Amino acid sequence: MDDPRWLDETEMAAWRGFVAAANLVARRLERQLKEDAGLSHTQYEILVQLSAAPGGSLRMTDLADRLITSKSGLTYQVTQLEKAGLVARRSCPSDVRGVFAEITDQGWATLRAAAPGHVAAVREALIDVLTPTQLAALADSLGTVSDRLRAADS
Amino acid sequence: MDDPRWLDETEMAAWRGFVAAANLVARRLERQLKEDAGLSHTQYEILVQLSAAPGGSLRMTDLADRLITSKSGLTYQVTQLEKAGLVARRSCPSDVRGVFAEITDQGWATLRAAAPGHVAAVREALIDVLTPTQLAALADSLGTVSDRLRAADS
DNA sequence: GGCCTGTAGTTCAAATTTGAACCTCGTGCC
DNA sequence: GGCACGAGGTTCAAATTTGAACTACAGGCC
Repeated sequence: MDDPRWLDETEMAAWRGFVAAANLVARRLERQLKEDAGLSHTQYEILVQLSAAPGGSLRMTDLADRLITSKSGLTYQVTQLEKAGLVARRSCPSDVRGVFAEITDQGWATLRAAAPGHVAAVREALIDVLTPTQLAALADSLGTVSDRLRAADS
Repeated sequence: MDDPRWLDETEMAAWRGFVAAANLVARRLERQLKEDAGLSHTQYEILVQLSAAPGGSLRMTDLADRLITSKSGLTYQVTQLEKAGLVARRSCPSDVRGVFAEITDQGWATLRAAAPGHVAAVREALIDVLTPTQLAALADSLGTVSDRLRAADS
């Protein structure tokens, strides 16, 4: 620690921009989803992941990996969604310990109703603010970053 | 809502990369700071902002704006830091309602001790993964995004 | 079979976050 | 002066998050 490589101006700008944008965008979407659909962003993401999975269901652990939350956090949110009737739990045939979360018809309906407003908010906050070139660069950069971090976690 | 403009492939990749990177980086830094310095990222940021401000102090509202948290959240964290002796509250001479948060000597010491490890973690998670060109583009893009969102909030 | 190690989910208490309600006090305006 | 309106912070209850146990089971190995 005797010789820390501090951030230069561009690096600092990138870092500050990243943190600020992450917080501001998260805040914005959280509010939009809560107001328009009564869902938190995490809950919305759970529905999205399930809707995209074969059979509309995923193992709890798979889901936790995709969502980047703790296992206990996922347990909590799935319970909430279950109470709301948007998701159901099924036990796994091949592994008694396993639990599948499955999106229900009502979950599909809620997701379909929420999606257009959510996409519009994502566009307004991030996508439509940038040029196609910038978007491609962003996808590439942040894809690399997240791939690395995911790999490092395993 | 009859005609939502869905995201194309690049846009979706940018969005997913953004969300994933934001969560993974936040998670990583949170853990690093907690383990190495006993601070949450929010608390660290409070110390950083105060250390950079003239007199080492800022009004609560100014601080909340820079940190992108709710006012009540800031009240809570400043109270925690005050208990730990890293920050002190002072009342504002010109406005009786106002409160200044001021970094203490111990706060400075804690910040100086935490900074090198934090910067190293930031480099490892984000900065050193990207090329200088990518960093410049990232700074530009996300700077625009956060400026817009900040403006929209006011 | 019996054991040992690891995995899947849940539970629990503690820490944090949030928004709304609530005082206290500045400011502009009549 | 006297008010209405709004800003600055805090408080409060409710919702959420987290990591550390903990339960129950799978798999490999002797």
